[in-house]
Amino acid sequence: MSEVEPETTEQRILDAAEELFYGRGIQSVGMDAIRTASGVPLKRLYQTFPSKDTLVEAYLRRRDARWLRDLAQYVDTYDSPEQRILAVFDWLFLWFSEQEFRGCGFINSFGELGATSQTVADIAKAHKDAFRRYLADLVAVADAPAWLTDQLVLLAEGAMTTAAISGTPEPARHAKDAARTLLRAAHADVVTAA
Amino acid sequence: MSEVEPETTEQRILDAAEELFYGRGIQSVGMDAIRTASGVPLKRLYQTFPSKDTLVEAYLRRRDARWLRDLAQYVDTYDSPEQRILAVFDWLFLWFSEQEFRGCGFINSFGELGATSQTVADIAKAHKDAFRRYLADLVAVADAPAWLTDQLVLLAEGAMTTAAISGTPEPARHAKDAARTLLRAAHADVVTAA
DNA sequence: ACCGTAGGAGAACGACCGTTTTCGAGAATG
DNA sequence: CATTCTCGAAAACGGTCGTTCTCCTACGGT
Repeated sequence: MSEVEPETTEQRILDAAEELFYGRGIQSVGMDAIRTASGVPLKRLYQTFPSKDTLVEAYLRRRDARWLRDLAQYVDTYDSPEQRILAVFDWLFLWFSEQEFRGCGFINSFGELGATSQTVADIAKAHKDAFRRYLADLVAVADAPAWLTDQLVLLAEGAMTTAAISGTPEPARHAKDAARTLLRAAHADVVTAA
Repeated sequence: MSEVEPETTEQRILDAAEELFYGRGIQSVGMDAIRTASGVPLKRLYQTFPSKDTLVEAYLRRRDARWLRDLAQYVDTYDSPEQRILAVFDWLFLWFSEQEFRGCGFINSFGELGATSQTVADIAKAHKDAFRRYLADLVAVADAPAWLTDQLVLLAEGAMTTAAISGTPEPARHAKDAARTLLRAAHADVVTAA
């Protein structure tokens, strides 16, 4: 009845793996560290994920889904199309401000393993494509020209890496300022073309 | 007299190390691979660089200096302050178009080792700071407000990671377009304030 | 109470990595 | 020619990693 541990074994493994992989990098984390952090014995660990590669893949896929879901949830608290676009950068600021923030897990994984593992490279690419599609929707709803999407992507990606390396969340503010300017220019462009 | 190999041993090691570290990631490359690629025996290799860590540090420092020197050289072929700013993104396009382009070596190294090695983290931060200072100079000469610098940094960094993961140099064009818009807005801002 | 089985803790194994050492071939010196 | 020294090729060493295996405990069914 009263489940003290509401998590399933798979979740406990993934939680530990995510914290370690994201926090220290994938190659720096051994299966033994995941075993210790999760409390799941090595035998069960390999019954659940038959290899480290599959565990890495599961870590990336789960993080991908949750990241985009959290972003969309935050954006959904705003109504106006323009505010929804700018809210993306507010959410980035909150993310960058987290204690454990260490940059984008997909950029990091790609830099570390993209040349070695086609799977990791594909997942990173798919994640960035999904993010771009999400921004494209926001841009379309705001009646802004499609090229604004590519520019907003650059601001967001640049903010992630700059915030990670510099260690401050400020890049999110600068990105938001730039996004506001570009959004205004995009609207002016539409008006001019009409 | 007629030196068939004009390079010194240290240069041959660094050339091999750079190609391998940048192309495959640092942890994925063993000292034996560097020995094979450089043709320098392991003994001499360790006489020149007493540990892998020092070799990694030398790789990053040399790449840092050369990267900024090459960028400045390209920018110096332009005269007008505005064109010099935009030339940064033209140079990025050329860089992204290289066959061996695998993203920014410092972002990659930071993602892979930034949490483990303070030295790597510091070098990456110093590299990005130097890049920011260079842009700040270009911005100052163009009589644009200082906040434009931060926005241009984001565009450049975002273009690097997006180009790396997507595999096309196009993000450089989008960044240049956005930079043009932001530059115009910045000038308008200065005029308004005056 | 007994046996069979599942499951956990950790040893074991083979591969690899960073680093050091050995060894032998050749050049330099008397 | 004998001796010493240099230096490159590769073996060796200690450690770690991903993965498997062994053993032991504890429990369920009869």
